[in-house]
Amino acid sequence: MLYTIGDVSEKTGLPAPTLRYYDKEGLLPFVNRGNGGIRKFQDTDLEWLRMIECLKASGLQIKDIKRYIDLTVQGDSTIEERRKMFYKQIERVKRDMWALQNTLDMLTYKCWLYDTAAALGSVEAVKEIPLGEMPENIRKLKEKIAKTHCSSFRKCGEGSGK
Amino acid sequence: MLYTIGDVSEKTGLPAPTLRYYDKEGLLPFVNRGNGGIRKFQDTDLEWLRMIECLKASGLQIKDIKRYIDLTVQGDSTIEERRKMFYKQIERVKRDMWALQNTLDMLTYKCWLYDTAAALGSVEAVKEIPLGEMPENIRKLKEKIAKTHCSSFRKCGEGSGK
DNA sequence: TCTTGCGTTAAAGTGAACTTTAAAACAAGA
DNA sequence: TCTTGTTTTAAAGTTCACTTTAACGCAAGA
Repeated sequence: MLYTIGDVSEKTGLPAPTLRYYDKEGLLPFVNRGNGGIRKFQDTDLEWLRMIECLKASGLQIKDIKRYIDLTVQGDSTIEERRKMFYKQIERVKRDMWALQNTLDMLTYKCWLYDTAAALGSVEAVKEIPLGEMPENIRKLKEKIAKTHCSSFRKCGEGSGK
Repeated sequence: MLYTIGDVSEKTGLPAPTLRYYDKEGLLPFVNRGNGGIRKFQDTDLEWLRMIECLKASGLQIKDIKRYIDLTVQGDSTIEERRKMFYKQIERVKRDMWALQNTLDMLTYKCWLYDTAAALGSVEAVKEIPLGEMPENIRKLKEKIAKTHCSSFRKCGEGSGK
């Protein structure tokens, strides 16, 4: 089964110019061309695109993804480097998830705050509520947020470099 | 306790020019100035910066964060809009975490694949292993990844706009 | 008093990942 | 064959969030 760039765009949700951009950056060396120079995508190419999206979601830049593609093209001699790359990305994604969980804690607390402020008519009134009168889950959330405090700056879950 | 921009930079890990940039973009309307025009940060300002970092981590752009700051400055009449904003961000962060979990699944599978390829000496050899001979957790992972397949394109956990 | 090291600003530059434009070639149906 | 819609390319433009530069001012210690 062969697909044009328009088909692939529709299937993946990626704009056709983005697919061409990926190709230009060397991310799609396996995509064949018809005799008029028109790209002919296969189902395996869609798999590659899924992998590319996954690596992007894990925080890799285009040039890092190209590096992976290049390694793959080189074959079995690069297994070890690719293996290391995936282990590294796992660590990064775990850090990102931890950071997102902290963010979620903060947002959840704020939702309670604004729910209560909406009910009381003022934000100040909420800030005057003693810890003892807050719902227990909110109190625990506050404590957790306070603990994370120190580590929340000094970017623990960031960094786009290698 | 008052801090210079250098102190705050050190405490937060944010470069001083970044703090000035935030200020210029209207994210720090509450920071006072000394008579030489020098910024005097307070502990409450550090709290604001934490909140800004949190909102950034939740996927808001600078201009959206400014909107939140502006609403806060306007006072209690904007409680409802702020409340809605936080609920919306919670939904977004949950989607992002779900997407990261899928990414993690894929990376975990790939780690197994390259571990095994390293042991066998070739990637092809791994691809020939029948499902029945894979470790159960890997088999389950593969199934989960296959299910996610369809939804993995058509960006379920992205979009930076409103 | 002079130097050093902070602070200030406006403005220009950067890097990443697209996105848009323009001009031309192709492919399929009437 | 002609038309219409899709494809091709190179190149320029866009957006975001900084980052760097340049020129200048204040304040404390030698």
